[in-house]
Amino acid sequence: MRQSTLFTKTKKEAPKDEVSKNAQLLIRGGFIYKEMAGVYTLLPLGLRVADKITDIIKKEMNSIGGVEMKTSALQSKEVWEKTNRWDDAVVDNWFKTTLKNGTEVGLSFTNEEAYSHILKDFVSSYKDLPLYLYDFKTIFRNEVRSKSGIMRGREFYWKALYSFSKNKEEHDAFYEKIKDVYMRIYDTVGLGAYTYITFASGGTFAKYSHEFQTISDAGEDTIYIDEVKKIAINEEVFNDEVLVDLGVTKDSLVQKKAIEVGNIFSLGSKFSEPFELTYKDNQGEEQLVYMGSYGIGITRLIGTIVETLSDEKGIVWPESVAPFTVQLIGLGDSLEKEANALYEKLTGLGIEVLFDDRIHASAGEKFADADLLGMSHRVVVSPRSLASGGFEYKKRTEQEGRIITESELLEILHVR
RNA sequence: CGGGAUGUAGUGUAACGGCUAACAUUCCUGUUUUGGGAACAGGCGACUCCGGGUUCGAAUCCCGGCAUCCCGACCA
Repeated sequence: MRQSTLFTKTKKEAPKDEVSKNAQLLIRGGFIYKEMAGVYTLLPLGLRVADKITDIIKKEMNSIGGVEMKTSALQSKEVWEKTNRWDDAVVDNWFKTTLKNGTEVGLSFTNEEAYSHILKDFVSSYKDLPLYLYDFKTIFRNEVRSKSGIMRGREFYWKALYSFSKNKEEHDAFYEKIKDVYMRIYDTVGLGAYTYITFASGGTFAKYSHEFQTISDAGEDTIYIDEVKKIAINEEVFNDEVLVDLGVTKDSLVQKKAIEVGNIFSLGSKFSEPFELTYKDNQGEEQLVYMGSYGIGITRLIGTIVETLSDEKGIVWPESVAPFTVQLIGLGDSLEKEANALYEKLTGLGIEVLFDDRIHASAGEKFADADLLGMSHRVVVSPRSLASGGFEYKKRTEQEGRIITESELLEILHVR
């Protein structure tokens, strides 16, 4: 994409009402736009990051048998009444609205009810199970207090997968598998080194649920980490019994603030029972479906990456989630000739390039913007670089660039 | 929902109860520049959040509302 066609502009200063690092940098870079407290629009650059993360998650979900669908944003009161979660006294942060005919509906809050209700129509035999269904969708929560920029909004984008298994054994096997898949996702988006699988309260059908917590001072949660075993315990379940369960001692634990970037639950028959979601086993006996839920907040993940990996100059995206692979800067007389030619070439090879082709922007401004926007690879084409024999190449994480040839660049970008 | 703070050009700041609300940046014009948010000159841009009140006079003081942020509570 040519930067001259990108309508967003970078800002030198963040709005004063944004205190959190993630919102400051994302707004300064033109990734997001604040509509109101806790509600942000994804601008073109922000959407590209969200799409990258979505694709990574999608690939992983599909690898373990996940099937994607899209549940509706408007949710039925009758369906929610089956689990007694429609009442504001039970769930107090609903967004609700009313149809012209007076019917009350809710704005998608979570998906257990929706899936259970839908599957009642399709599942009847053990041959229909297991099923692993997932959504990417916008979720609405009427939080009394949104906070921390994009990290805790009233409207956010997430992936939720629900598993429907024949029994606990089948469920447990999948549950263990998804733990690995989740950790792989955090690895891929660059948070692996900072993210711990964390024991949290389990609810009715399991002693524990598991959260994925990324170490950050911006986090809302407090966890206790065992660095050696690579596990953590959420403060909310931190007691002697848990320590014994997990075979850890207080001395081996470090207390840290962390951001919850995902969580997985064993639901058992908590939802299948009220919805009478059952199947006939091979003996012809009626059995309840055994469920689990698995969520990752995509917008929160974007915020976490910015909180965790940025530096004083701006954002440092891991290549896997960067809106573009290459930030190409053209300077002086080279802009419309050699730089443009390189842009055409790389784009033709399928490489995603953000080409700073702005004629009136100074070199310093382009460098500062490149640092702020955070693309992993920066390539400068200028009379100076050409005189030295090629292009100047620098990773976002490096201080000094070096001159390389076009074929060396293609090597770095894994094309030949 | 309790407590605290703040609302002034797009953004960041300034202005004793008193002159045409100032400066920087963004943006526009021109000239000169072209490797770290360049320089000079000129210009556009504000019902000072909204509504009342006090006063000869309000961005400034008072009351109400709204909005935003922070702490706490809450968070399938």
